[in-house]
Amino acid sequence: MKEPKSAAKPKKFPTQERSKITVGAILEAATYILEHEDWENFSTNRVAEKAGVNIASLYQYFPNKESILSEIFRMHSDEIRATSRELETVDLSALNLHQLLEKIVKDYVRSHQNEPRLHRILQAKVPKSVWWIDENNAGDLEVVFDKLLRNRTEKLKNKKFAGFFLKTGLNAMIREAVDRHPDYLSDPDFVPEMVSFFEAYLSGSGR
Amino acid sequence: MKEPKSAAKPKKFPTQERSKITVGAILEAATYILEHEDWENFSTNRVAEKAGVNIASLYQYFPNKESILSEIFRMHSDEIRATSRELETVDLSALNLHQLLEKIVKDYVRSHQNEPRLHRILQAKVPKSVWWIDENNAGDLEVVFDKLLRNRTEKLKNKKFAGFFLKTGLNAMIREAVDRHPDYLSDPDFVPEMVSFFEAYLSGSGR
Amino acid sequence: MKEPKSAAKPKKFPTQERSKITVGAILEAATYILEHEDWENFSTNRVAEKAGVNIASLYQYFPNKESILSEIFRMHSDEIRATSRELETVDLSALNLHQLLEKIVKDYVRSHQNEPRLHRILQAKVPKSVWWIDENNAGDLEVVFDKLLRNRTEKLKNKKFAGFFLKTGLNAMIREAVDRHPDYLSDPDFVPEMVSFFEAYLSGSGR
Amino acid sequence: MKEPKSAAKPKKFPTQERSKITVGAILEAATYILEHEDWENFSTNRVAEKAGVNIASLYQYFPNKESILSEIFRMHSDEIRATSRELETVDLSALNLHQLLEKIVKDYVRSHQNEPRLHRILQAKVPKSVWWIDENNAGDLEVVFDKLLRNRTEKLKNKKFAGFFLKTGLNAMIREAVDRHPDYLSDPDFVPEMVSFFEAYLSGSGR
DNA sequence: TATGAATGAGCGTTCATTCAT
DNA sequence: CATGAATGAACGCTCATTCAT
Repeated sequence: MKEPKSAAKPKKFPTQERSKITVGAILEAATYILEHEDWENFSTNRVAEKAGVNIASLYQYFPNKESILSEIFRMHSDEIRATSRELETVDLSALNLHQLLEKIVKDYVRSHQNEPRLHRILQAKVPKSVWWIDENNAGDLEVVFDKLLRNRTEKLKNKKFAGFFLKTGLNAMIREAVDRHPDYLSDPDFVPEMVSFFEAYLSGSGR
Repeated sequence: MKEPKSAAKPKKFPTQERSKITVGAILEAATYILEHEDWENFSTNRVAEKAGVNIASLYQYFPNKESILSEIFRMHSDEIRATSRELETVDLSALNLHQLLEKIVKDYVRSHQNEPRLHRILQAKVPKSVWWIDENNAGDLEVVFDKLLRNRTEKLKNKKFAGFFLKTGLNAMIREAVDRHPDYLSDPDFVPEMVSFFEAYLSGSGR
Repeated sequence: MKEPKSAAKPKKFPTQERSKITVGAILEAATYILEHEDWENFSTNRVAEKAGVNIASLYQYFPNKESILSEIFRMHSDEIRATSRELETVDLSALNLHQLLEKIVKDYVRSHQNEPRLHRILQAKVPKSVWWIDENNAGDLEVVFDKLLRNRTEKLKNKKFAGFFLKTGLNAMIREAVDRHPDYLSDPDFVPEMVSFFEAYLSGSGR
Repeated sequence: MKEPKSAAKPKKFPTQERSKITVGAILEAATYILEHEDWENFSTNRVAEKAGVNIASLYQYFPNKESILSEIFRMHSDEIRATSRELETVDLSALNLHQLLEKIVKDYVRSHQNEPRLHRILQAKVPKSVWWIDENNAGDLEVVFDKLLRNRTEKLKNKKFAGFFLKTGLNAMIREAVDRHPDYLSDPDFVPEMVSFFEAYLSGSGR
C-alpha cells in the first residue's frame, strides 16, 4: 500500500503572467481529457500535448500527475466547500427545522449543479481513493449538520445517527440524481420532497 | 469513449483439478492486490506473478484484464444479488410497512457484511465506470422497491420518489457505515433507527 | 542468420485413418487462414483451434510451424513440378522451336491457374525466404529449358542467357498476371503473344 | 484483412544533432537486422536494442513498426524512383528503339546495383504485402514504358502487352540476376543481350 | 525559463512449444 | 494416441518522469 502522494499542491505559485497562462492551459487540457476521453488516456504526456505545453514545463508547475487532479478537484469543489463553510458561519438560529432543511437542501443541490458533467465524469472515472479532498470536506459536513440539528430534534429518541443520515442520504441522493436522473434536478417537486423526507424523521414523528 | 468490454466471463472452464487451483490462485492474488495495493498496480502481470502462475496461463482462463475484475465482482456480489432476488420472489404481501422495511433493511445490511473489507476496497479503488455489474444490480433494486412499496404508502402525497429515496439512501448509508463507521454495524440501535428513518417518510407523516 | 529449419517434412506419415483426418484438418485450416486472414494470424495455436485439433496433436504430425507451410507449398506446387517433370521426361525432339515454346508456355500457364487465389496469397504474405521449395524447383527448370533449347537456337549469337531469360521472364510474367492482371489469363491473345515474345529472340532475329 | 497502416512517415522531425544520431542508429540497426537476421526477428525492441537506443526513444520518431520499414524502403528506392522519374522527364524523342532500350536497360541495371545486398534481403525476407511503396513505383513504370514505346513499335501486331512484357521481364531479370547470379551483372554481354531480347520482340520481327 | 531528447519500467497480450495424464 | 494445462520468452507500445541545453 503506497502512502498517499504528498504533493497535492502545485509546486510553484505562478506569479508571472506567462506562467499563469501555462498553468491555465494545463488545467484546461486536463479537464477536457477527463470530460471527453477515457480515464486511461489521462496521462501527463497527453495533457501536455493537448495543452500545447512541453512536458518538462508541465513538471515545473505540477510535481506529478496526481497534483493535476488535485488542483482540478480543488477548483471544482470550491463551491461545494463554500456552501458548507457558509452553513457553518452564517447565523441560522432563527430558522425552524423545516426552514433549515429547506436551506440546506436547496444550497446543496445548487452547489452540485455547477458543472454536473465534470462532476459525473470524476465520479465515474476517477478511483474514489483519489477523492480525498472532497471526502475530507464531506466529513466536515457531518459535524456541521450535527451542530445545526442540535436543539431542533427534541422529539427524536436516538439522536446519535441524525447527522449521519442527513449527510449521507443527502449526498447520495444528489449525486445519484446528477449522475443518473438529471431530470429530477429540474423537477419542482424534487427538493420539497427531499425536505419532507428528512423532516419526517427529524421532526420525530416516526412510528 | 470505449464501450465496456463484453468479455465478462472466463474463456475456458477449468475441468481438471490442477486448473481449478490455478484459477483460484489467480482470483486470490487479484483480490489480494485490490485489497493491499493501489488500483494502478492491478496489472495482469502483477496478478500472475503474485499468483505464482505464468502470465500465459492466466490468459488461458481470462481473456483480458477486465474479466478478472468481473469474476471477482460477480463472486462478491452474489450474496447481495441473492438478497434482492429473494425480495423479488418471496411473498411479502402479509407484511405491513414496518415489517417490510425491517426485513429489507436487515437483509440488506446482512448481505453487505460478508466481506466488508473487499467491498470497501472495491468502492475506494476501482473507478466507478468498471462497476457495471453492481450498478446493473442496483438498478433492478429500485424497481423491486417500487413494487414492494405499492399499496403501502397510501398517505404519501408524491409517490414518485419513494423507491429512489429508499434505494439510494439505504445503499449509501450501509456502504458509508461499512466504509467509515464499522462500529455502527454492531450497534443494536442502527438497524431500528434506519427503519424509523425510512418509515417516518413512507408512512406519510411528513410535515 | 539462422540456418534454415531442417524439419521440412511431417515427422510422421499418417497411416491410420484418424490421423489422416487430423492432418487434413490442420492443412485445411492453415490454408484457410493464409487465404482469409493476416499473415500475422498464422500461428500454430490459431491453426489448431481452427482445425478443431488440440495443439499438442498438431505437434505430433508437424514438428514446427514451418513444416505446415512447407507441406502446403509442396501440395500446391505439385502440379507445377509435374509440368517441369513432364517436360523433362516426354520426348519433345520432334517439335520445332515455335511448337516447343507453345507447349512450354501453355503448360506453364495452365499449371499456375489451378489455385490462383492461394498462389496470390502465398506470394503476397509469405516471406520469400520460405519459398525455398518452389525456388529450388524453379532452379531445376532453368536447366530443363537450357536442354530443350539446345539445337533449336542456332542463329542465336550468345546462347549463354537463353535459358535464364526464358525461365525468369516466363515465371515473372505469369505470376504478375495471376497476381495483378487476372484478365490477361483469359485473353486468347495472351499466350500467343508471349510465345511471340520469346520466339522473336530465340529464333535469332534480333537486331 | 487489415488495411495497410497509414503511418508511413516519422512522427517527429529530428532537429537537434543528438536526435539525428538516434534516428540514424535506429535505421542502421533496422537495416542490419533485415540483412543479417530473420524477418521474424525484426521487432521494435530488437531494433532499439541493436541501435543502443531506448525503445521509448524509438517511438518518439517512428509511430509504429511499419514506419521504420517504410523509411528504409523510401531511402532505398529513391534511386530507382529517380530513374523512372528521369525517363519520364527527359526528352527521349530523338532516340530510335534500339537506343531507347539501351538507355532504359542500362539505367535500370545501374539503379539496382547500388545496394544490392539490402535489395536482395528485402525481396527475400519481407512479405510482399509490406512492399507497397516499391510496388506503387513499379506500377507507374509500366505506364512510362507504354508511353515511351508508342510510335516505336509500328510493326508489332498486338501492342497491348508490350509495356507489361518490358516492365515485368526487365524487372524480374535484373532482380533475379542481382539475387542469384551476381556474376551476370559484371558480364559485358549481359546488358546488350537483354537489349537484344526486348528489341527482337518490339521491333516486330517475331515469327 | 522553456524545450527537445531521453529513459527505465512496465503494460496487456500472444507466441511456439512441451509436459503430464 | 489425444488432451488439458502449462510456460519462457517476446511482442508492440506507453507511462511518468528527468536531463541537458
